[in-house]
Amino acid sequence: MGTETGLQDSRSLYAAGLRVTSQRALILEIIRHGQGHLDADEVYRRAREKQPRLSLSTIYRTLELFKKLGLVEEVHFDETHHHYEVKPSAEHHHLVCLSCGRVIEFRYPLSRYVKRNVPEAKDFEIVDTEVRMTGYCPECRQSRK
Amino acid sequence: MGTETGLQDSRSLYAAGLRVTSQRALILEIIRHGQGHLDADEVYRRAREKQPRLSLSTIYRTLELFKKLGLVEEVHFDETHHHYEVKPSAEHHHLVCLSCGRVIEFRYPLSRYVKRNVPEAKDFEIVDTEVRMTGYCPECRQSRK
DNA sequence: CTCAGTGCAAAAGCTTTGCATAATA
DNA sequence: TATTATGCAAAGCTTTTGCACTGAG
Repeated sequence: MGTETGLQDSRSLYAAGLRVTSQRALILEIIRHGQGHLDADEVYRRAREKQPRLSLSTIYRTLELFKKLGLVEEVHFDETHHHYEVKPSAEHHHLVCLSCGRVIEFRYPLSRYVKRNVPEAKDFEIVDTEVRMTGYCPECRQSRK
Repeated sequence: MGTETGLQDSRSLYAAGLRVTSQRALILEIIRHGQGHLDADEVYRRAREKQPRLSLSTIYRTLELFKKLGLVEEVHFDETHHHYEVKPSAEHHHLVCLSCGRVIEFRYPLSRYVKRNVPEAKDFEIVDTEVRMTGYCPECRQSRK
């Protein structure tokens, strides 16, 4: 769980010819360990604990880069921020609780299902699927009664 | 397709005790006729054609109000803007073409399907579902070959 | 040594808010 | 007439950009 994980990550990633910098390694490490869904500012705050001089613009530029490389995925939870997570191999989606804000992930090949069952999607080449269901998680349903 | 539609809309809607103003009627009319998916600025531009003095803040405040009333729904197509559409009775979702930007709607009770088939969703009370699949529409797939 | 990447500060969106004025009920 | 809603302008946030400096390769 140390810093070396970041280094290892970067080693595998930057074969592309891009430079390995401590900032990039750190940012990727943070997203990896970040238990899911961090927005840019949260990544920034965590990153500064280790590298106080690191700037927000670097966060944004790096996130953008990671997206292009397909390493990280942008998710739209609420209306205002973007959230980022490491790109998962299996398709998965999110249930967001309106009461406690908790985010529950579930794996499911919904795009395949849609492509099979929805006429409009038959001839559509699906590249990416984002499903976000909002409502109330079991715990909060309980306390709402 | 005239302005009277807006008036009619508002009549049914504002039983709640809110005031009927020409701005609200117009904005709702625009979203209704707006063939789907307008962002705040687009609503603004169209609204000004009829009421040049209407302001952007009114747009935002009204959109917010309509959301609260459940009249209009906010959809997240791209990373930066919010889009709005009149709340549809039947659940429906979107396919967004990365090439031409076209938005294809399809009706499908995906939330029901998910609730039935995804264990994590079993005890989750789903209030709202937003599915956004990006990729390439049939036309653009053709021209990409 | 070179060029990609970074930090800093400033700019650029989009959205929200405060306050005086206008309009609805 | 009593409020609610609007317009305008200013502020607030998140995100992007320019430029000189730093550091990886």
